[in-house]
Amino acid sequence: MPGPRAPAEQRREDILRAAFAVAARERLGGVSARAVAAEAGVSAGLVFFYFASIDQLLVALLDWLLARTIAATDFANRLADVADPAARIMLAIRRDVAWLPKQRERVELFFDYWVLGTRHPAIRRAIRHALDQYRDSFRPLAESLVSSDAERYAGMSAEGLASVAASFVEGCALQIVMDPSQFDVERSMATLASLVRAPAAVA
Amino acid sequence: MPGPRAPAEQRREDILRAAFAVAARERLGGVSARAVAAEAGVSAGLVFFYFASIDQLLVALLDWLLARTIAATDFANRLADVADPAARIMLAIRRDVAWLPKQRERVELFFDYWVLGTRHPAIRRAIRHALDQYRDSFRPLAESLVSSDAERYAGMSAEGLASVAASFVEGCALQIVMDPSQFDVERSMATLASLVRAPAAVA
DNA sequence: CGTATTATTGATCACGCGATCAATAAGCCC
DNA sequence: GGGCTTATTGATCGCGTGATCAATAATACG
Repeated sequence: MPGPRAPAEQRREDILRAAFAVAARERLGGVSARAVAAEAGVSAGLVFFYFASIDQLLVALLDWLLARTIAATDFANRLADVADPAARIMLAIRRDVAWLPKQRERVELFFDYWVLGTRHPAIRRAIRHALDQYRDSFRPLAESLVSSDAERYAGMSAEGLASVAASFVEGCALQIVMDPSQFDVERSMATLASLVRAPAAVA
Repeated sequence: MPGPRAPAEQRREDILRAAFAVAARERLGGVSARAVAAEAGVSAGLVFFYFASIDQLLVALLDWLLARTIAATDFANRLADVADPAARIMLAIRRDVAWLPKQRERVELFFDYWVLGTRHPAIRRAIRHALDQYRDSFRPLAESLVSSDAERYAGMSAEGLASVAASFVEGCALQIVMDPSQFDVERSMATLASLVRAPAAVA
């Protein structure tokens, strides 16, 4: 006794949205075929009509998420308007760190996926690619900084700097998800600015 | 038809060791009562004789792990022999980051627990406490650095510096666990040293 | 030596999971 | 309108899980 049909290509999106709703509420562990189906208001069987397996659903959801978070940020031409290379990279870091608390839900999910990825090659690939992409988004900034003052930044490679910047932001993400009350964006950024003696990039 | 008995207080430790072996091999998701029992060479029922539930087994395993990793490092008097405050904190960071790749197995498990903690209050408390403890292990170093040159480090608090140091190390942990081949300890440390213009602390 | 205690077993229960599939209603084309 | 395709349903299977428990062997004790 089938129910009403949805407009073409709508159901797949419906199911993904439902999967996200469930994941946002109960984390990845709560994403089961039945839970997603209930959330979407469809039968459990339909989930397997659109996705070959739950694993593939999860991969599709990850892509769905990435397309709406990482890719949503315009990494290519980030902050092209700020002249000073040091200020530019500091501003990029500040922007990302300040963004984290607002997206805590998604950051949490991202970590869930990362754990899941240790058992699921396809997910591991997707996560690695996203992290690599994120690290590499700092490379243009890092390169212009290193080349702006070769003497000051002797012994520092653009790759290394990009990696360090990514490490810092990802470490902040960890602290924020774990215990938001203990993390102060402004304090961390002020400390970082003082550390590297860069012009303190203000909001 | 019971089997041979173990010497007093031995079984509990046996089961914890078996749980660690399973977790090291299959991650936290693979830690089931049956898997642990098989690894320990005992029956499934015995696990519930020593641990009221699997959750409590996991909490006990986390304590077991923490007692053998974080607590094993002597945070209190770390690097007291190095005179210069900047070199001292750099050396502390280097030591921790260099330690990560060797303990990848445990670091991975720690992240598993961290994710699990978002759903399990007791585990969350334990993890938070461990992370707070880790961050605070930098405080004495941070304080002596800040007070060593008030002018140079103006606007920087010891709390902020400790938090930034912890963020950096934890971010490195994330990159190492995710993709060890992409992470170069020496490169990151050299970059960090160049960034803060501290004396490059060598091994 | 016999008896009470306790550690250990393995069968068993209920549950939720992923996945399959025949039945069936909705939409489409002629 | 009739028939063909396809989206949708819900019952169902097998599996692994956490947990329970009566039965039982090992030990300690009087």
